[in-house]
Amino acid sequence: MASRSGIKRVPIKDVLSLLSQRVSVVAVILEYSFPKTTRGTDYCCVLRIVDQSHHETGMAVNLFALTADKLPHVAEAGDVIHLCNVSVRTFDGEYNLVYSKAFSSFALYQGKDSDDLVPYQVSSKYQRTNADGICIHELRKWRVNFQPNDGRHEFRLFKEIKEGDHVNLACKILHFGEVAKDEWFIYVWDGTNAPPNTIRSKLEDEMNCPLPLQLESLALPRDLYCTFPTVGSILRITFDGSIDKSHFHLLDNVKLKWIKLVNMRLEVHAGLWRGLFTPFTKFRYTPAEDNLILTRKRFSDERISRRFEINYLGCVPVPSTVTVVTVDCHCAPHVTLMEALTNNQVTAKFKCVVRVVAALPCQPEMLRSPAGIYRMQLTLEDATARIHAYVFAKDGETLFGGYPDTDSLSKKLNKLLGVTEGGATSDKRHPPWVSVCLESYYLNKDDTWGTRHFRVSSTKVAEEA
DNA sequence: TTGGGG
Repeated sequence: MASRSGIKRVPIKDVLSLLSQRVSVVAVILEYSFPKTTRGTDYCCVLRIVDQSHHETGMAVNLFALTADKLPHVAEAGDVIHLCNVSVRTFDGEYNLVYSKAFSSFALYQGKDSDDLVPYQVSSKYQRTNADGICIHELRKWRVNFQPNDGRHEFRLFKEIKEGDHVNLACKILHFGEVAKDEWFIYVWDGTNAPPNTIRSKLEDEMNCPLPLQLESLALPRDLYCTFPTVGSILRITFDGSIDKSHFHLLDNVKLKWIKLVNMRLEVHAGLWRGLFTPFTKFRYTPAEDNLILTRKRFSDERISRRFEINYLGCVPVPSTVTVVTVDCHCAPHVTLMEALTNNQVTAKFKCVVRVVAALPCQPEMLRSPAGIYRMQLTLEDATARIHAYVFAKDGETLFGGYPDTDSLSKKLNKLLGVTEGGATSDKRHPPWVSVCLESYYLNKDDTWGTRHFRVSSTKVAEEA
């Protein structure tokens, strides 16, 4: 069907026989990326589109514009795009479409089936015929029953991730925002526990360069934290420098939704998992009734609702025999660190299974003050959070079995921290999962929540067998 | 021109 411009609107499959020609298409956006800078003069964003004629892998579309603002602001994957006067090219044996800022135009429409034909974004020069409108209606009707073919994609659970991976994730967007100046994070969750990491830092550096409690330079406010799930890992995703920030507000459209992200990079930073949104990362169309999403939702709902029934599906790992908690902690509830952090009582007592990832001080002869009183700071983590917890006086006596000699104290500390050789100078350790009794307290009764801290009590490092 | 897979 020729439009007023004389450019023919074609089904995507016909593009495969129109190399070097210009065409128009009406298509569903299967995947889209955020705008990124290019090695040329423009910004670029990449879409993958499908229609009734070509919906297995879809077709890539590269759009270029002088400013990121002129590129499509896709509200959600699955929306409809009308691309006019785009060029047909091939690369590596695959056909794709190229949008030129000089002569192409586009309009974006909601993907959901409705009579509304008001585009939510139009480029300059965009025109639509009645026949184009009918085509949009037909495409929306087709989309109602369209399930993208994910055959080529494996969507990894957080419990299956590995460092350095490029992965596809199917997860819930918990929150998005600029947590500090130029520090943008997406918080995602799928209900499973990400694997624990090797800690690659020197204990003796803990004073000057401590292991951080979170990737953000500022901790999130407590009221936001308290809205997060308390079982399963919350993965922080940050952005590669070449991603343009001007479209970030579009993430509000997927807040609290389960979505599919493809080609996310996974890194470990200070022993903490970090997702990196790279120029290759894309949002993928995720229908509400998507089978994978329904399965994941069911699993995570069940994990939360049956949390206190039993240690359901490994919410808490099996602890080693490195520590034992003493009888006065036996009645304390078994919780994750997120549950301890978000508990509505300022002062409370918990039993947790954690890893001791750092200690300050770490030299055995320094664990007590000149007056002989234990005082040290431990950094504890589980799959849900990392916190500081203090060991004071009598709690230190319990933990280390009184006042053992330096050699024996050093052995106990190394066991707790998973140091196998080199002591404080080793730059690699594998802390074991250990049971601890955790008590929360406050320093100032006028600001109980603001001065809330944790201490390790009623916990003992087991004697050598 | 740029990018396309990752």
